[in-house]
Amino acid sequence: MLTGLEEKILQCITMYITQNGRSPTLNEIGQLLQIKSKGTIHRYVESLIKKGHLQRSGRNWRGIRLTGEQDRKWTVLPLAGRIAAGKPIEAISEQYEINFSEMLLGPGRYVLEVQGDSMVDAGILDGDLVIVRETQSANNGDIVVALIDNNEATLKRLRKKGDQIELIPDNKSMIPMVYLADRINIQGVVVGQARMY
Amino acid sequence: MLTGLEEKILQCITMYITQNGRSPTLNEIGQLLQIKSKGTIHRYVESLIKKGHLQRSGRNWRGIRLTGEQDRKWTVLPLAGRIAAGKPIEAISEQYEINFSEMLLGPGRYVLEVQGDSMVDAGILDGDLVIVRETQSANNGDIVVALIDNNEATLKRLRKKGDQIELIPDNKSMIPMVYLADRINIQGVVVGQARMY
DNA sequence: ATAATAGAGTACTTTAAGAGAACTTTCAAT
DNA sequence: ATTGAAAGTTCTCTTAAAGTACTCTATTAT
Repeated sequence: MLTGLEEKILQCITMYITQNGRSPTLNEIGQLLQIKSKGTIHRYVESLIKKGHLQRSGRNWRGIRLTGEQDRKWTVLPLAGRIAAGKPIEAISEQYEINFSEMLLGPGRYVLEVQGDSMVDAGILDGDLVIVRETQSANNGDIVVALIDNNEATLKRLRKKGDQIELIPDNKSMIPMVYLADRINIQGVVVGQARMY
Repeated sequence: MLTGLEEKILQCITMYITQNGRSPTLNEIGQLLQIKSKGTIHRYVESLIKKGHLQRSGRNWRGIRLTGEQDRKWTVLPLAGRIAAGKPIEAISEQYEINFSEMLLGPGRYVLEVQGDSMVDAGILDGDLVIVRETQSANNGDIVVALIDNNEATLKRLRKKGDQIELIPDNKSMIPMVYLADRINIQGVVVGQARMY
């Protein structure tokens, strides 16, 4: 059975870890809970560990761990349904989840911030983030990060034509460019796109 | 369990290798991270090797290798730089990172799959996912999930005009709709958008 | 009254992070 | 093959911050 403060501290730690991916320091917990003495915090964290609601990895800083499997779910959000104009939200019958980790993780993933409008018709706007998977090989129709003459980098849609490579902007007001294959170096393909408001 | 610096160094190395195809020297890592002492860098690289997050091929220069294992959850990805057509990737001098958990989590977040083209000019295409934060209050210009007459749901940009509410599609071929405020129920605001390829 | 809860505060120990010196090894240009 | 510069290695020293272990006090419920 937890006391009021223990409950608050446990919640605070859970929230902090969920949001920041690492545990808070005692002082940070204190700040969030308006408690000035880290000695007090320490006492209750110890108590929570004794009661089995928390764990500690060694004596490291930020070494508090949550017990159970409640962690590891941060990249998963519930898919509530589909929304279309003029209709109620079409609820998804089964419980369905979107796992962003598929897109986000894996070796060789990195993010580029897009400048310019060359891909607007593909819904990639100026300032958007694209998640790129590093690879040399790409298929027709992929959006790729291409290096031209080992000099210019650009984000375009790829089309191979024999020994030629066409880099196609998804923007009606721009024209595709055609290069000999050996001038083009594929650096990666776009596996995701994200925008934050 | 990685310390803050270990985390930073691991990401820095990952980013460098992804971009340059070879591992950085200790001094280069130091430059990127604003750390003057290569002895310090060395200590943490060794620690990362011991913890299994890095490998070293012999005693060569630039001999750091990434281990394939990736049980690490990356809600944080390195921001490698900005990409614009016709220029090299503009490297980011400081160590920037994109934290997707800001967008993804927090109380009352859920995902909707968008059907239809009513927001294409805002870069939200048919089939895209939008991350919605549940709230009753929204500001002018927000993209909101609105319930009309407790019946139809729709995704539109919001404009309040006295006791009227205007729901504006971001699509030139569609026209805004105006309602009395009491017919409209704001269910949430869009805080993020994502697409997977 | 007394035990449990909640908090302040002080003193001490440990860890993370960084600077830097001195040394060895690797690599590439002669 | 020699050699000098760059890279890596091994130390020590320092500081700031985090964690630990107490004591003392106040409030509240039994």
